[in-house]
Amino acid sequence: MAEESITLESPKKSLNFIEQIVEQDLAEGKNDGRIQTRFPPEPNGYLHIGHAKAICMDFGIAERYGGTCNLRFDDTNPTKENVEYVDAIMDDIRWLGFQWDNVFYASDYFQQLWDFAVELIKEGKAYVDEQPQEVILSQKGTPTQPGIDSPYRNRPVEESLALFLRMNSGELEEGSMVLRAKIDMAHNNMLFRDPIIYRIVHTPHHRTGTKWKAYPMYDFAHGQSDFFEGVTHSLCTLEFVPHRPLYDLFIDWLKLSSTQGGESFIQAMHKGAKVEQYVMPGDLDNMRPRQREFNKLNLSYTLLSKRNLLALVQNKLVDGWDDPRMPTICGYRRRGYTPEAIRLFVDKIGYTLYDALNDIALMESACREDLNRHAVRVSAVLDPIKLIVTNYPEDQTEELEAINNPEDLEAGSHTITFSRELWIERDDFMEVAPKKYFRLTPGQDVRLKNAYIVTCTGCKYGDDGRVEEVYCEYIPQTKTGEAESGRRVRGTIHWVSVRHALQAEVRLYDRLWSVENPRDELARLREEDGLDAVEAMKRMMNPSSLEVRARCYVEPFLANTKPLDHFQFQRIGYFCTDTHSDSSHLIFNRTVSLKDSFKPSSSPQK
RNA sequence: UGUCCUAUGGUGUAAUGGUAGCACAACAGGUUUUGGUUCUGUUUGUAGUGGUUCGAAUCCGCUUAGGACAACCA
Repeated sequence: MAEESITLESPKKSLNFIEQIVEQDLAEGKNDGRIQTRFPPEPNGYLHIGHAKAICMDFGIAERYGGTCNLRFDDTNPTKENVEYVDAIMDDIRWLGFQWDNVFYASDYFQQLWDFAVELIKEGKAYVDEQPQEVILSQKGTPTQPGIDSPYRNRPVEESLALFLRMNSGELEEGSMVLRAKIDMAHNNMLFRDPIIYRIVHTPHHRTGTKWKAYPMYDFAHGQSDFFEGVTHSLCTLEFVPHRPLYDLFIDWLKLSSTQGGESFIQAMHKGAKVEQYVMPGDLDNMRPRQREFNKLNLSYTLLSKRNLLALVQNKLVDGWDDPRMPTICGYRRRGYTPEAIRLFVDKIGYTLYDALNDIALMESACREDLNRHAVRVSAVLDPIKLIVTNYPEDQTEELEAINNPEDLEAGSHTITFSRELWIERDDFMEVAPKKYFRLTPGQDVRLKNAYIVTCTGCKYGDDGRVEEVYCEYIPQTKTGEAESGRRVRGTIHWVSVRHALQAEVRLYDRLWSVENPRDELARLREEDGLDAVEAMKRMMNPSSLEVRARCYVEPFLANTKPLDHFQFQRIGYFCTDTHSDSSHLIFNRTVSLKDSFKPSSSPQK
């Protein structure tokens, strides 16, 4: 093969629209030609395949344009967050093959954010509202009707200042007061109708403990955090489009206050900063983080909302966050997907403004593409039936060579052992076969992979009426390397030696959901049938999403396999060693089946 | 009956006013010691409509369809 190994990204591939925007920004000299992005998860759950798409974007842009990308935990809601998630998120990003430049936390900026809020109150741009949640909500209006002003909207600055202090003192009930930005209760954008920017939370924070009782809301934290860090491109998904004007407004206010107010928030921030120091000058238009949005991932037969994934785990509908049927990064990892496969998939689906529903087949094909190049080929029999080579001596065995990967000869080979009694797939024999059945049927020749051609001679039925043993005679000179090894036969089947094979448990995983669009179906079941989320999910689950085959046979080569090793079980599919597998109890998970174009007879495996 | 966004084969995505291309899927055939891989070929598309232009998937108007926005979540 003279051909270079294929790279993830072909050079002539056109730029996606975000890359085009970035290049234009660069060309216009925005942000002094710097590129800095961030991946900003809330540590309230495990990362899923949708996050992988965002990760590829955030880290990819930084890498492509020589910029930096930081990991920032958006940890402004202590009631949902914990360190377990922080650690898992970092593991998953590293596993995907990305390395952040710095780890930051929004909670790093609680003091600066607080100071900024105080300044806004002093400037008359924010006020403390003491009305109950329902009242504030009712005053908000609707998208087609304007809201009305809170009676506290024009309270004296000193009063708001004093109350804001009390909000953080621990003496006030949660929900008793909030800080609101004073913008416009009749604005078309609902987010501008005096948004709540601080609320009281008594749950201790996973990093700052009980130091704070008042916490900033997302809109009051995200853009400012970007600004403090020197982010140039704040990339996120489409549902944040309406937030962008607010994002920009708060940054305008921040820039005004930081340049006019004496003490610079940025400089305060950078006192302990780990990044190269960078102070954004006061130029409102040129030097600022820019939010840009792309479409989030929707995948057929896959549910991607964190809320519902959490419910699946809590209600034990699956075996934890890393259940191989879960769309989490750790789920795909345990299922046998590789980081390369996931990145290949993300590369194929692209980034646009269209709310697409991607076909899971594309993900599976990306997985096969990668595994085909790298997985070692082995033999495993999942539905065993005995094949007896009647003219082969009982006490004889032979060692034969099996190529590890025909796509990569440098991967070498390993040894397999042949003997008189073999396990083969029950599917690979039919006493009465249809046309175009190339496997064992009386009178037909078949190649035993890496060994001899055999002629099928018959079978024996057991008491249960099923075939119990199949018989054949081998043709000695057809062994690999021998004189007639080139003899043509239509079919080749895999096998393992009864005396040498290892027993293993094999878990055949299939899609978790039986409906193409679980998100919409879930919403429909809840609305029309009045089901709660868990009941609705139970109804949508694919009853055959997991089939456990407790008694399978694999070749002895797999005796020392380690968790997460990848294999191709020849003629069946790609499998990986489960995280709970060990040499005394081998467990393999089906990652994805091989394509199967065998149609003439009945049910090909899906 | 508000604001904003979107619409290219079955699915996803290119074409940035100048030959509608690619991937997945499907189908047919060649190769193959995996009914895998690989190779070749085939089928299927600019939502509708009017305009601007020598020329429109691309720009403009209208229509239709879909999505986002009314959490003290992010």
